[in-house]
Amino acid sequence: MKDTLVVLSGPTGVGKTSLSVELAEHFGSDIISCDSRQIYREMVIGTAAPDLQQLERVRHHFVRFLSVNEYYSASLFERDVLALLPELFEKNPVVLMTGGSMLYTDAVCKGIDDIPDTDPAVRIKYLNKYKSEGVEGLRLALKLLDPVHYSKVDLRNPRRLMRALEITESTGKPYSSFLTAEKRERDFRILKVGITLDRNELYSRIDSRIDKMMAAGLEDEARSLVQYRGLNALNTVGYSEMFRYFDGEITFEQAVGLIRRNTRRYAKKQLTWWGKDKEINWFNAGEPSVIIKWLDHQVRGI
RNA sequence: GGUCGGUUGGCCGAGUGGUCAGGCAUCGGUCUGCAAAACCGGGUACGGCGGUUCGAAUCCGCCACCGACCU
Repeated sequence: MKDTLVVLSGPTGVGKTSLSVELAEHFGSDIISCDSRQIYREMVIGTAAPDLQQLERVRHHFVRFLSVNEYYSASLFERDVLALLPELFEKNPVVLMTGGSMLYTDAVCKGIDDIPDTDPAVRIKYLNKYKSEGVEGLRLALKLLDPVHYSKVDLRNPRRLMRALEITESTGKPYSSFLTAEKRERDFRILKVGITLDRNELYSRIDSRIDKMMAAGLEDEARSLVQYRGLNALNTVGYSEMFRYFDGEITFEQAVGLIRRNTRRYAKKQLTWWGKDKEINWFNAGEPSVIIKWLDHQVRGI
């Protein structure tokens, strides 16, 4: 039987975590968590990270293993997962990867182009340029430095412009020259499974999950992290709204309302992203037995 | 019974004769190293019926509903 990576995707709140524990136990697999925020050990409640019981039942990788002030990225995730997989496949021919970070999932499944590390000072330089000259300043700079990418990129998105500029300047070569969009071949089979729910049902699950987070003490967790609010890790649904509440900018109720809304938007964004992926086999989240049966058939031929 | 005010898209809210204000929600989309990020797009609605007008959400009349006040 060929080594198989089962990739479980689905919008936030759909029930991935508990389903993945069930699936992992069924296949005797570990779980590779594919979640750009659950990697931080200080962010537990707001990221709905697996609880201790779940962590005990199945070994999870890439959960709570970094501190919020540590840098991480989709590319590092690709590297780390590929390094770990041989070891996991040795124990078991089926490995489950699950999580909601789209770019991370794709990095593992398809690869991401090799782009040299950038000089942090350059990143700051362009951030300052953006602050002082706005998107227009970034546009002009990119037009000079990398006209090819200039013609393709979304010229209204500062994040993308800054990224291209920092690469171009750090490496001395245009950002566009690094982009091959080549799909990397993997030496294991990838089986993609998506789970979703009717939109209204999903939204009401999201609402009740947020109620649980609040009851579990999200406010206190956020308060304990307020010193890190400038870090990207904290630019996360659930935390940034709480920070605005702490500032007195909005009321507690407004903050909770915004968390609900932003979580819905995130779920929508995930569905849009995965909706384009024709390799995903979709299932209703409410029918785990159907999924297990299908996977058994695919993986073990039974 | 009377007087006055109001009735705008899912919600809030501006407009007051002639290129569908705007915000929120919602829906849809983009995406190659901070991605739970960043960005983009979509709504001819004006209580009802008549009238005036080339043209009415905007003016007039009647009706309905809501509110305040008066008898």
